[in-house]
Amino acid sequence: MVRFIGIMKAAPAGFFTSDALACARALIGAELAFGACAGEIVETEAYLGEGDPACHTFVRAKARAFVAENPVGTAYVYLNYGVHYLLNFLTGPEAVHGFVLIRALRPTSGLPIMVRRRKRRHPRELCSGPGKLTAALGIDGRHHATDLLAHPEFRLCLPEAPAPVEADGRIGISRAAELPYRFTHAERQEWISRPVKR
DNA sequence: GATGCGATTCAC
DNA sequence: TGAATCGCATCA
Repeated sequence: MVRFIGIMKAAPAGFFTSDALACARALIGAELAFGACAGEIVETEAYLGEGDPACHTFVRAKARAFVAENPVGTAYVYLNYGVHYLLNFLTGPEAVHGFVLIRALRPTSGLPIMVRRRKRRHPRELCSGPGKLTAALGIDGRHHATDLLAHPEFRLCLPEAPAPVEADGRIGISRAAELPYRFTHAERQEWISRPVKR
């Protein structure tokens, strides 16, 4: 089953050289595909490598090493709570790097596969959270520090026109949670992980 | 070496 | 409301 999203174009080389906030916003409404599974990105978060206490680079030496050793666009896949893999992309020109966390998709293709991987039947339970969507797509630690954009099974297409976006605070963090660095698709609120706080 | 916690999800 | 479960930072 493939649902029409709109006119899409492959993300241009260098897309992730923009800063994390611009990338996170621009990815709303984009199509992300991995293997036979795909979805429309409806929720992202930005983490800034400078001045953002919630960014991994703020406390984790390994994250700083990752930034120093990998080119922009590299996948940063993080295992959190020892349970769930979270998918990020390294962004920004050198020195103003950051990360974009992919937090939710509206599934568009490969739903039977997602249902099997997730052990959930309802479409809204498949990709409505950062740990859920990696499980649904089959992304895990094997993809950490790899160039997913060059992966033959991976595809990222941007909408011809920007999607309507709402910004509010990031989810599940204790530091700098009030910064409006979460972005959601204004017309796809039923597919996101948690309601927008007004 | 021990301890504590985290960008979560699910069952109880 | 709490368990699952692991990497990493922090402190002894």
